[in-house]
Amino acid sequence: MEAIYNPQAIEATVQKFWTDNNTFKAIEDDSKEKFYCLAMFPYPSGKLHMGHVRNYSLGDVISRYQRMQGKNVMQPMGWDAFGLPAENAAIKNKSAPGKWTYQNIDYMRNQLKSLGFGYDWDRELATCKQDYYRWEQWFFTKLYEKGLVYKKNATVNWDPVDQTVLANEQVIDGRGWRSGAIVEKKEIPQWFIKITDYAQELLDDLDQLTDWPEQVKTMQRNWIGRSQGVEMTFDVDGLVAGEKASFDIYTTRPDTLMGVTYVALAAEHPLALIAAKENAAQGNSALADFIQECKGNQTTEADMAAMEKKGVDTGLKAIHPLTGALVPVWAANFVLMDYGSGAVMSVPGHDQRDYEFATKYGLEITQVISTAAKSGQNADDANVADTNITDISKAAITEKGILINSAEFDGLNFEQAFKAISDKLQSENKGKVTTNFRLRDWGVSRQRYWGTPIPMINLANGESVPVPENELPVVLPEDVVMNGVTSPIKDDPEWAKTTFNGEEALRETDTFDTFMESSWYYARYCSPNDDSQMIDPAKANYWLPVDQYIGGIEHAILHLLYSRFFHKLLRDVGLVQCDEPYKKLLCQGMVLADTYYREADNGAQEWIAPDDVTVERDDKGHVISAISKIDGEAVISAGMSKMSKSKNNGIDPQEVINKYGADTVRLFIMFTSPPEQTLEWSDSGVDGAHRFVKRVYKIVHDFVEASVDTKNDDLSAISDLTLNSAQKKLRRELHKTIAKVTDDIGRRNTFNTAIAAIMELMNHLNKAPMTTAEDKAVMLESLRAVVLMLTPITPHLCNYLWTKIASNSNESVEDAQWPIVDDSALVENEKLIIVQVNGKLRAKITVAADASKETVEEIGLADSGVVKFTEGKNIRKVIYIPGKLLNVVAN
RNA sequence: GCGGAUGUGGCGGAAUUGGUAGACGCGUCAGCUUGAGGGGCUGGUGACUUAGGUCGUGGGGGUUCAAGUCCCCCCAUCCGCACCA
Repeated sequence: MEAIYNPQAIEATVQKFWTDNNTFKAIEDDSKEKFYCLAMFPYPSGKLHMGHVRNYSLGDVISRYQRMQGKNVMQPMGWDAFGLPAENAAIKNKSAPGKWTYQNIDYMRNQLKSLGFGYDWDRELATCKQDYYRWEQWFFTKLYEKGLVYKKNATVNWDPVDQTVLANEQVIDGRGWRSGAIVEKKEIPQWFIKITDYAQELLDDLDQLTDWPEQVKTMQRNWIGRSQGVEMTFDVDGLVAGEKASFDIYTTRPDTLMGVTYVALAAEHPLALIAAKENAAQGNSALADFIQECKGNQTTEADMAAMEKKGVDTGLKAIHPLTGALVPVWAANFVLMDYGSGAVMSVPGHDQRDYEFATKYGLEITQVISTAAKSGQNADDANVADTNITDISKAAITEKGILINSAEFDGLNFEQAFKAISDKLQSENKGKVTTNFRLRDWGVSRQRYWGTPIPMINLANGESVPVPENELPVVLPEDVVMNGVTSPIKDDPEWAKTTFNGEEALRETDTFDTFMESSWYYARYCSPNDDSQMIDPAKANYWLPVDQYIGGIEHAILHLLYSRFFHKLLRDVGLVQCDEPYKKLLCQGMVLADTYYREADNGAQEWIAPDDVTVERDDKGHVISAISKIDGEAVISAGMSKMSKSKNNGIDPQEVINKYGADTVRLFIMFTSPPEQTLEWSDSGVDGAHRFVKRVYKIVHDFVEASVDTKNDDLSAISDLTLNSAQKKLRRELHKTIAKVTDDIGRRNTFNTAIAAIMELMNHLNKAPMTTAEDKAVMLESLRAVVLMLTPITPHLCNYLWTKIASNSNESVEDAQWPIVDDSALVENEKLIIVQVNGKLRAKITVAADASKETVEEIGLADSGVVKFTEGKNIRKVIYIPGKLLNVVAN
């Protein structure tokens, strides 16, 4: 055995061993418990970043651990290969998106292999290949047949200069990223899948997901946003364009209906458009101008919330459904045509946004709810006669309370008023109680090239029909030239030409949202090469659900919700049986690194890569300054932030692997933070991880070189009778460590504390004597356990070391059994008791493990450190937590 | 704005069920070691201190024999918000 640890040599040899032996090939086997471990597949952006390394290290550690628990593990890998960056890269490099994508996949596959991840590469898939997306097209046509697909107009970002649709991320400060033109909203026909049909089930089934983080379930519940409310109709007074008109609104607060002082329509609402025309004909263009202005507003919810709330009176009056009073109808920029009915009732007394709007435009504010029962009981119980009118001169009262100024409804609380008012609306045929979801149907159309072609045909008569099954797949041409503006399949007049029932027709040239591909890849991995069906139900039902899914928290809502939805769709056509795709979920945190910058002459920040900076410290380790390695000049430290191109603080995993080996990188990543938290990159931390790996190598090396019989399977030297107390203590440390590491990895997923426990054990082992046969036997038992416990984390090193110390030289460490705790080694005959006086630590005493409360109390109270604080005081109470703590209360 | 998180030494973090705050690692200090490759080993290292102790887990209040942990209020930072993936 070489004296010096050489990770490059070991890792190459071990990786070849895995490949030659098909170590990670997964085959269905009913005799074994299956374990399907999946980490979210990467977008092939060029090379792996640290976030990938973290994600896949977590998955690999869990997979290898479960395998050592005797399970039949499947860990697949593939590529989320469609998407916008490929188009941008192709334009920049004058290449084609497909070519760029395949090159990236080849490079990144090698990187994954060099990190030693135990994937079954026979299951690799790429979503941009037609043998994958053909099934997505097929499935979409099935959904169409089931009535779960429909077409409607929806808003997109329109770049009027480039004449193209932009993604939200391509809109910067309201302008197109390439053209710089002010982006407009535009309505175009798009395909939708009815996820709202499954809203209730998606909500209810969250309760099944007991192994999901509570925060993710909460986010999904809020996103689905089920509410109980009332839908009602407002008639418009008089005639609009010569006809009677009305509009619907939905509210969760029908109790405030009597406080409606105006209503607000979306600027694009048909009634607003008509009113604008009529106003303009009378020489008033304010509304038309406003509608035009709103076209320039952003469509994202965050932008909507942040922007100034504006509106214009349409001149129309709506009839209050209960009082018959006329209320003004406004057009407002915060009401969106795409949400609900595009109209809302406004109660400025009890909604803060309405309040601000009414104050700004001088609209009436009426108070109809009182919460003034503060000095005593709950407002719900208050008698109206007792309530003071609460003050709405500064802000709306948004809490629920007792109705006032509401005629016959005065004095009712929220529930009573909800029922009374909705009953009345219903009896007059003006409204009804409904359940509403915030969740909207899934718009899957994208006006981009690098995606799955939507398998629909647009007929001359304006109808659309699915592409017949025998004509699938609709293949995306890959040999294309990007012009930077329009999708090649939209540019090419020939591509779309087809026939349907002998008539000329045009294919849909939009492509799917890439969330479509990532919604079912987990199921395709079960039969990735099946060319006769989307999913082989027998295989899928063996492997599914995914036992452990791992990915970034940024996917907590959209990807995970779409994917859960897709699974239910797959179930409902009989391809899978279970209700949910992912049994257990782990959301890992981001990877951060130091950032440094310098102010350029023009005031801009010039970001310096952390690799190019040296940090100076004082005697106590405080950071004093940072200087550039390149020119020796000072740079400004800007703390930690997510590794990104814009901050120039990315650390290339490949460089670190080349320098220290994959095992060190994996150990550092698993040790530095618990998985859900952010991970702060630190070069000296990597050094520390490397030192530990070397120490593990060295201790095994020294043991082997000491000519000990390392193949000895007879550990009979280890028994309570033959071991001295130091040896017993070391064995106790060993078996306590095994118990902790097993729990930390298997149950808690706190790999950092598992590694810390192994480090602690190593610190003991490095000091242990190695003279007697018993010393050596305890050492051999310990080293075997250390190697086994580190195998999931540093698999190359451990594979190699296991060949040196395993009792069975034919067994590779991947198939070795996880170490088992010897309970007899854990027995302690003494216990350390913490003694407190008034909750403060005053003494530590050691007592027999079976000592009674009286004995412990006697010893504790007699301790000089305790007496010092009890002298001259009365002992009021003594609390004893067996085997742990004694607290004396004295004053 | 709405929704979800996070906050503990110089730094990353630990404390799993309300019971010794700071495990483990980094950094740093001292000592030892001619020391083969981003060295090795041993020990110290929260702050203050009259050397008895006192204080200390973002800030303020509370519950308890006992609070990093539970409750209320506040502050700061981060993530998501439906066309980035």
